[in-house]
Amino acid sequence: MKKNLQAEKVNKQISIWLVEDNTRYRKTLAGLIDRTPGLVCPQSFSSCEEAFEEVQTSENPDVILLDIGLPGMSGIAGIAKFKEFFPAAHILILTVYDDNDNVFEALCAGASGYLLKDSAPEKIIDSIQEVLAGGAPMNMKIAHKVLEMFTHFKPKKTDYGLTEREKEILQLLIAGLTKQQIGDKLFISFHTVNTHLKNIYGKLHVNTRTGAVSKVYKENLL
Amino acid sequence: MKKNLQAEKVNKQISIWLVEDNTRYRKTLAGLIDRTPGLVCPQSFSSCEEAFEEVQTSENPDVILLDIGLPGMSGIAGIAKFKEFFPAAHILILTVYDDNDNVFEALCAGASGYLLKDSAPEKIIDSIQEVLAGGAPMNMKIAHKVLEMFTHFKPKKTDYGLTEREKEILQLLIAGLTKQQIGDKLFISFHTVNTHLKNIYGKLHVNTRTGAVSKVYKENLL
DNA sequence: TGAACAATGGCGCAAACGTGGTATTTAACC
DNA sequence: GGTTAAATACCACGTTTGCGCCATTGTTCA
Repeated sequence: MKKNLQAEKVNKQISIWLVEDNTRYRKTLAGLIDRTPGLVCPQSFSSCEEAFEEVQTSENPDVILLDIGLPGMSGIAGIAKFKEFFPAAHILILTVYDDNDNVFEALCAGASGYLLKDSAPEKIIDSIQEVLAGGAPMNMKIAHKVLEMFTHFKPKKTDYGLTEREKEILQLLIAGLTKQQIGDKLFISFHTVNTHLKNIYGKLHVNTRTGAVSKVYKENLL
Repeated sequence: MKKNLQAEKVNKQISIWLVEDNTRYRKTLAGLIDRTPGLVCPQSFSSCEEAFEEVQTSENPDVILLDIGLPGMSGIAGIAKFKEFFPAAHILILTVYDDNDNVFEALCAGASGYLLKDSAPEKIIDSIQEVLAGGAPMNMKIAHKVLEMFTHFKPKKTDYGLTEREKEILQLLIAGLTKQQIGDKLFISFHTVNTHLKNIYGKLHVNTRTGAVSKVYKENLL
């Protein structure tokens, strides 16, 4: 039973969809894919909308090569839609855009890789194999940008000298509880919470609960 | 002038530091690096602390290969320190840990790449070349994890049907202003702000300013 | 033309908040 | 043994908030 399944997988051709508005480039790529053993490109489209019309009548693709600069719906917006139709499919972005916004949005939307059109065609085939093997193929420059994005997430985590108890209270504050509710939850009096809150405000240099909550999120304390 | 600079770069050996507590592995790697044309490993250490003692007396390294599971200071904490001493150096993590927390922390701290110790030694040499070329070498599995992290950043941006004016007021609320202050800033009455706030609470299903602010950050609205 | 919605303005009141104090107990650190 | 910091608790006062209920104006769209 398990053996059969494996055999089936091995024998089955990997199905790849192409969404790319440049006809020449699309045809070249499609040809290249079809000429690669194990890969097949049964469908290719010049826009997302065109592709969506075929989702019911066609076999599910294993990989979708998706451009960003498309007529009509952008590739970025297309990612989410394709994910709805084919949750198991790997979506590889293939575009000329390498700006931070496009990269960030595409990856947040669930792209499994990000290639640039200046890549050699063989590199694209390699990337398809890589994503099928559980990887995340990226152009070298893109990978660098991606790592750089991480450094912006944790600026420095300023230490305001909050005690453990204060952090605990801050968390309940963020949850939207009133002082009385916080006191009840921690089995301490309303007055104690009041005092802690005063100290917290002092340490964070704010004077409202709203200001404190904002500061926690903006400088991701806690 | 420019030509000289290029020539200088080409002629200069790329200097690599090794921080790795397993002596056998460290020596193997150092040997491999020294045997690679253009690369040289003048220093290798078994802990971050040991390396920090040499920062004044040695030439700046171009690349630092850094383990995470070290005696004393962890490699994660070491990244920031090395970055202080050598802002231009590329730090490559080389470890057995592939859990999300370590990967995330390392990248936030400014690592330029993340390799696993099960990689073939030649792959490590390749990675050094890649990072010098402006890339971000990553193990295939790690790259996949990294992209997956992005999908968690933007859950879906639920639309609560906030109007533009409401968003504007929400922003000032987040800034920590009181209703009166918001009214003054927008040249509208306190009562109007009151009404808007009521509507916002209704749409966001909260009933305190703190709850609203938290919701905005948690589901990154606005 | 009429419905729906956004933005504006208003009143009253109980509840919650921010801030100024003071004070005790306990644990930690020279 | 004295100092310091953290956690606990209380009070009083003025400010701010949340929420009920209502009304007007302008725009958009069927």
